Amino acid sequence: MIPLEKRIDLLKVIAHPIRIKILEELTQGVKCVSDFEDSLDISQPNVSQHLTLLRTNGIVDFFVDGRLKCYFLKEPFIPDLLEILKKEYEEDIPAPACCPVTKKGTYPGERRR
Amino acid sequence: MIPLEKRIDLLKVIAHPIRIKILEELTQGVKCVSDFEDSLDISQPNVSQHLTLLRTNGIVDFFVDGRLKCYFLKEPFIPDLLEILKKEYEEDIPAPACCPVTKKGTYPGERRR
DNA sequence: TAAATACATAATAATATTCGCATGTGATTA
DNA sequence: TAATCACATGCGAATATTATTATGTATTTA
Repeated sequence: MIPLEKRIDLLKVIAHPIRIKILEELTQGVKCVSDFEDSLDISQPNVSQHLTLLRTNGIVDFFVDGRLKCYFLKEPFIPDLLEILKKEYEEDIPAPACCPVTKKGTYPGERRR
Repeated sequence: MIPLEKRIDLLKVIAHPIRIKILEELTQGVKCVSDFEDSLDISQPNVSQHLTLLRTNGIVDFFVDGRLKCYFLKEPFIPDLLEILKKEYEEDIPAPACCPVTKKGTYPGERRR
C-alpha cells in the first residue's frame, strides 16, 4: 500500500502550470533541458529547478547523453492524472436532497437553502 | 472546453492533506463544520478556512440548516481524482530504450546511463 | 432576552514557494 | 587547451500558504 500522504506530496509538486506542461511534453517522449527552454519560454535555471524538483520527487528521471540530459517520465501515476485533468464533466454533482444525520442528529427535515 | 489552467488551480487547492481528508469524508455524504472538527482534530477556525477555500473554488457548497452549515461535494472532478490517488501501481514507467531526437538531433545512438 | 451554539472573518507570524541573477561544473569542440 | 555548450546550484527577494489567536455574526435555546 502506497501511503496516501506520499501521493498528496506528489500532487502538490505537480500542481504547477509549468510542471504540468513539462509532464505533458514528456508523455510525448524524451526531452532534454534545452528543448524545454524553447517550448516553455522560461529561463534555463528555472527549467532546471522545475526538473530537479520533479526528479527529487521521483516523478521523472534522466539519462546522460554527452552533454545533454534526457528526461523521461518515471512515475506511473502521472498519465492517469493528466488524463482526468483534461476530462470534461457535464454537470456538477447533484446536491443532496436533504438533511442526513450529522453531529446533532436533530435535523428538522426541511432544507432551508 | 474547461481551460486546463482552471483545473490546475483546482489541483493546487486540493493538494493539501487536510483538504483531501475533508473531500474524502464528503464522498461519504454531507457533513457540517463541527463534524469535521471532531474527525480532523484541528481548530474550528482552521476547518472553516479550509472549507471556505474549497467553496470559493467551486469544489464544495453548502446549505444552511438552522445554525448548521451542511457541506457537500460539488465539483465532479473530485471523485475521479480521489480514486486515482489511491490507485496502486506495480512498476515505474519503463525508461526509454534510447536516444530520441531532441534539440540537436545528433544523438550517437548509445545510452550512457 | 440573555446565553449558548455553530460558524466565519481578521490579523498576524511562521514557513514555503517561486523566480531572478550570478556563478559553477562537466563535456565537447575549435 | 581555450572556448563553448548544456545544465545545475546558490542566494536573495517577492509572494503565497498555513495555522493561531482573537473577535464577530446569526441562530437557537433557556
